[in-house]
Amino acid sequence: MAIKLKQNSFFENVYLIVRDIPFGQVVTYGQIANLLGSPHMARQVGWAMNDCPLDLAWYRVVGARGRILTYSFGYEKGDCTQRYLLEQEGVSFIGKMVDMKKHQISL
DNA sequence: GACTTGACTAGAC
DNA sequence: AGTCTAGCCAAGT
Repeated sequence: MAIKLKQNSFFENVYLIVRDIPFGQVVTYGQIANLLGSPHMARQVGWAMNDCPLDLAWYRVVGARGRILTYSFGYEKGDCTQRYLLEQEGVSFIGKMVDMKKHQISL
Protein backbone atom coordinates (compact mmCIF):
# COMPACT_ATOMS: atom_id res chain seq x y z
CA MET A 1 0.00 0.00 0.00
CA ALA A 2 1.39 3.30 -1.02
CA ILE A 3 0.80 5.93 1.57
CA LYS A 4 1.85 9.51 1.58
CA LEU A 5 3.16 10.40 4.97
CA LYS A 6 2.45 13.94 5.92
CA GLN A 7 4.43 16.01 8.32
CA ASN A 8 1.63 15.62 10.81
CA SER A 9 1.88 13.82 14.08
CA PHE A 10 2.09 10.06 14.19
CA PHE A 11 -1.58 9.91 14.93
CA GLU A 12 -2.44 11.46 11.60
CA ASN A 13 -0.16 9.08 9.78
CA VAL A 14 -1.64 6.15 11.63
CA TYR A 15 -5.09 7.23 10.59
CA LEU A 16 -3.99 7.53 6.98
CA ILE A 17 -2.70 3.98 7.01
CA VAL A 18 -5.72 2.53 8.76
CA ARG A 19 -7.97 4.25 6.26
CA ASP A 20 -6.08 2.47 3.51
CA ILE A 21 -6.71 -1.03 4.84
CA PRO A 22 -8.72 -2.86 2.16
CA PHE A 23 -11.99 -4.62 2.84
CA GLY A 24 -11.63 -7.99 4.50
CA GLN A 25 -8.01 -7.41 5.47
CA VAL A 26 -6.36 -6.79 8.81
CA VAL A 27 -3.09 -5.25 9.89
CA THR A 28 -1.07 -5.40 13.07
CA TYR A 29 0.07 -2.47 15.15
CA GLY A 30 3.62 -3.46 14.40
CA GLN A 31 3.02 -3.28 10.68
CA ILE A 32 1.61 0.20 10.96
CA ALA A 33 4.54 1.21 13.10
CA ASN A 34 6.86 -0.21 10.48
CA LEU A 35 5.17 1.80 7.77
CA LEU A 36 5.70 4.87 9.88
CA GLY A 37 9.41 4.16 9.87
CA SER A 38 10.06 2.43 13.19
CA PRO A 39 8.93 -1.03 14.30
CA HIS A 40 8.94 0.11 17.91
CA MET A 41 6.08 2.51 17.67
CA ALA A 42 3.35 -0.10 17.78
CA ARG A 43 2.44 1.28 21.17
CA GLN A 44 1.93 4.76 19.88
CA VAL A 45 -0.22 3.30 17.13
CA GLY A 46 -2.42 1.66 19.70
CA TRP A 47 -2.57 4.84 21.65
CA ALA A 48 -3.56 6.68 18.53
CA MET A 49 -6.40 4.24 18.05
CA ASN A 50 -7.61 5.20 21.49
CA ASP A 51 -8.58 8.51 19.96
CA CYS A 52 -9.64 6.97 16.67
CA PRO A 53 -12.27 8.82 14.64
CA LEU A 54 -15.49 6.92 14.13
CA ASP A 55 -14.95 6.76 10.39
CA LEU A 56 -11.77 4.80 10.97
CA ALA A 57 -11.80 1.05 10.42
CA TRP A 58 -10.15 0.54 13.80
CA TYR A 59 -11.54 -2.98 13.95
CA ARG A 60 -9.21 -3.97 11.12
CA VAL A 61 -6.26 -3.30 13.41
CA VAL A 62 -5.27 -6.25 15.59
CA GLY A 63 -2.41 -7.33 17.79
CA ALA A 64 0.80 -8.99 16.68
CA ARG A 65 -0.64 -12.45 16.18
CA GLY A 66 -4.05 -11.29 15.14
CA ARG A 67 -5.15 -11.12 18.71
CA ILE A 68 -7.89 -8.73 19.70
CA LEU A 69 -6.54 -6.14 22.09
CA THR A 70 -9.50 -3.87 22.58
CA TYR A 71 -10.56 -5.82 25.63
CA SER A 72 -7.45 -4.73 27.51
CA PHE A 73 -8.46 -1.18 26.92
CA GLY A 74 -11.69 -1.88 28.75
CA TYR A 75 -13.92 -1.59 25.74
CA GLU A 76 -17.33 -2.63 26.98
CA LYS A 77 -18.54 -4.12 23.75
CA GLY A 78 -14.87 -4.52 22.92
CA ASP A 79 -13.69 -7.73 21.37
CA CYS A 80 -17.20 -8.88 20.61
CA THR A 81 -17.92 -5.86 18.43
CA GLN A 82 -14.58 -6.01 16.69
CA ARG A 83 -14.85 -9.71 15.98
CA TYR A 84 -18.39 -9.29 14.72
CA LEU A 85 -17.44 -6.48 12.36
CA LEU A 86 -14.49 -8.44 11.01
CA GLU A 87 -16.60 -11.52 10.47
CA GLN A 88 -19.01 -9.38 8.52
CA GLU A 89 -16.13 -8.67 6.15
CA GLY A 90 -15.39 -12.34 5.73
CA VAL A 91 -12.46 -12.46 8.13
CA SER A 92 -12.13 -15.88 9.70
CA PHE A 93 -11.04 -16.45 13.28
CA ILE A 94 -8.96 -19.15 14.92
CA GLY A 95 -10.04 -19.23 18.51
CA LYS A 96 -9.73 -15.66 19.77
CA MET A 97 -7.36 -14.62 17.04
CA VAL A 98 -7.74 -13.54 13.43
CA ASP A 99 -6.54 -15.94 10.76
CA MET A 100 -3.52 -13.86 9.86
CA LYS A 101 -2.47 -16.29 7.14
CA LYS A 102 -5.44 -15.32 5.08
CA HIS A 103 -6.20 -11.77 6.05
CA GLN A 104 -3.00 -10.05 7.12
CA ILE A 105 -1.81 -7.53 4.58
CA SER A 106 1.56 -8.36 3.08
CA LEU A 107 3.84 -5.38 2.85
C1' DG B 1 12.49 19.27 30.72
C1' DA B 2 11.51 15.21 33.81
C1' DC B 3 7.66 11.90 34.76
C1' DT B 4 3.64 9.20 33.64
C1' DT B 5 0.79 6.70 30.40
C1' DG B 6 -0.49 3.25 27.23
C1' DA B 7 -5.80 -0.76 22.07
C1' DC B 8 2.35 -3.11 21.61
C1' DT B 9 5.91 -6.86 21.07
C1' DA B 10 9.14 -10.46 21.56
C1' DG B 11 10.97 -13.57 24.56
C1' DA B 12 11.01 -16.39 28.79
C1' DC B 13 8.52 -19.52 32.09
C1' DA C 1 -1.52 -22.28 25.12
C1' DG C 2 -1.65 -18.71 28.92
C1' DT C 3 0.88 -15.34 31.93
C1' DC C 4 4.82 -12.19 33.17
C1' DT C 5 8.68 -9.07 32.15
C1' DA C 6 11.42 -5.70 30.16
C1' DG C 7 12.14 -2.55 26.30
C1' DC C 8 10.28 1.28 23.38
C1' DC C 9 8.60 5.94 22.12
C1' DA C 10 5.26 10.01 21.24
C1' DA C 11 2.04 12.99 23.90
C1' DG C 12 0.22 15.03 27.76
C1' DT C 13 1.03 17.08 32.53
